[in-house]
Amino acid sequence: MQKETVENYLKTIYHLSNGNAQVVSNKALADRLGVIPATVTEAVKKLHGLKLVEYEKSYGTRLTTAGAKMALDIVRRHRIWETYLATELGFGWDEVHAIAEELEHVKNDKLIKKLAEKLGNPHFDPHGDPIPDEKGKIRKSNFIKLSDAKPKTVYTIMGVTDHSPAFLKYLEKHKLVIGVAVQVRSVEEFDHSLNVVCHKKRIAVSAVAAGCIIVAPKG
Amino acid sequence: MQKETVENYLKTIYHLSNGNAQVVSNKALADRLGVIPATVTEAVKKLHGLKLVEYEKSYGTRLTTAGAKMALDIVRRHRIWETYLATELGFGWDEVHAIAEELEHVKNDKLIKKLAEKLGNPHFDPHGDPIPDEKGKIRKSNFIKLSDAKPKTVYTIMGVTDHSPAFLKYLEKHKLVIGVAVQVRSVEEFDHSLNVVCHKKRIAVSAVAAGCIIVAPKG
DNA sequence: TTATTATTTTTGGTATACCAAAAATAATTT
DNA sequence: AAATTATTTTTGGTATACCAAAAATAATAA
Repeated sequence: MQKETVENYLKTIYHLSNGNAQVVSNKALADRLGVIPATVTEAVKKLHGLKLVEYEKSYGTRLTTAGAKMALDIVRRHRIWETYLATELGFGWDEVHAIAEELEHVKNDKLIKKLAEKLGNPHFDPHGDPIPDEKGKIRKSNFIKLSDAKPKTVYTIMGVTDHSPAFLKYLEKHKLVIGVAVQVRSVEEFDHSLNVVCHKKRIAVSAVAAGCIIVAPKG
Repeated sequence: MQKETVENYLKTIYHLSNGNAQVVSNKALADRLGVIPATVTEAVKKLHGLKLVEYEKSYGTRLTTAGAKMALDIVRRHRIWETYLATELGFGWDEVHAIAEELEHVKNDKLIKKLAEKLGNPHFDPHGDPIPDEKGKIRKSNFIKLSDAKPKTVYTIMGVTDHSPAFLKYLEKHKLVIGVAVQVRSVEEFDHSLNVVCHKKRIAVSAVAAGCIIVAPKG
């Protein structure tokens, strides 16, 4: 099996299994990888032969310890590159994913180590997703969407998931920028918009906008 | 034909043809690519179908304008990455080639442009090899090995092609470092060692050492 | 010019990663 | 439980990139 094929399967199994907690179906894998289920059946059998997944007929697939280790390494490479492209080369958050998708397949531990060092060995990428360390250890992210925030708790804005000029202008206007403290007062039952306190002023944030704002509990 | 296969063939044809001046043989390609000549026959036929090479049975292969353009772009990517790895990430000159061999296949013009800009759009890589610009234009290098230097002409040391500690120590001792002016006084017929003037002192440089020192005419 | 050697091409065959369609199995709904 | 629907697997088939061995061609030496 080709290195890149193996990597893409492992990575996808990892993502679909929510950090290797669940078994994933062939159908789900097929959809995500853009192939038909028959192709997945073949592939997971081979991965099983390589001892990278547990696999039993008509049941599903789960990463072995070895498989999970490889998957975590790929995720690390991907997210280090994303961070590097955004931070050091000035790419937009929306551009980095596609490029990292290719760069992640270049396996060279020293290269990733040097990139990570230059970035100060970050634990999270610009999207707020955790970056596994060299041993595959993940620091649990406490980043959530503002729309999922608990009322009363005070949060800090950590990022956004939409980068359209219109949205960024909207944020600017309300000073909803990175580092700002926000608190949800109440949720409108009707349209799920939020009453948010920010800079000691109350503002209304639509459900759509709140879904694009990433926050973490202040502390 | 797969993108990476195409790129490796074009790059190799480019290198073996000395900047697309000569026709290259299947045998030479096979040796360089680590495959048998039969495989090359197949491949060049396909490249011909893609109009990337001119090819006539039992004669040889040469890049078309389109093929040369692609080859130059690959060479550019390779050498920009080499320079970046050495300059920005602190890799040794001996390490960069292998990594660049993988990175060169990531095709993203904006990425290469940003890397090049960060490096000040260099025309030569750390080995002294020219970096084609975005249009594929190459600035002719006037770098030569010290062993090929004309007597009397004054040269500047631009780099080395050996990175062993022993050699670097030797250079250090004689202050034969980058930027230093050197002049060949004479060549020993017996062992081809050079009598070189450097820092106003005469020193003897063996043929082996002179072959590892890169110089350019001072000017 | 004829041998001899080297190179190139043809022919037949392998492994990979995919697909389409049919068959088998599992999960849902009625 | 039976029928329907969804998923998984099997079967047969494609294209790619390779190889080994034989045949054809070109180049070099005698």
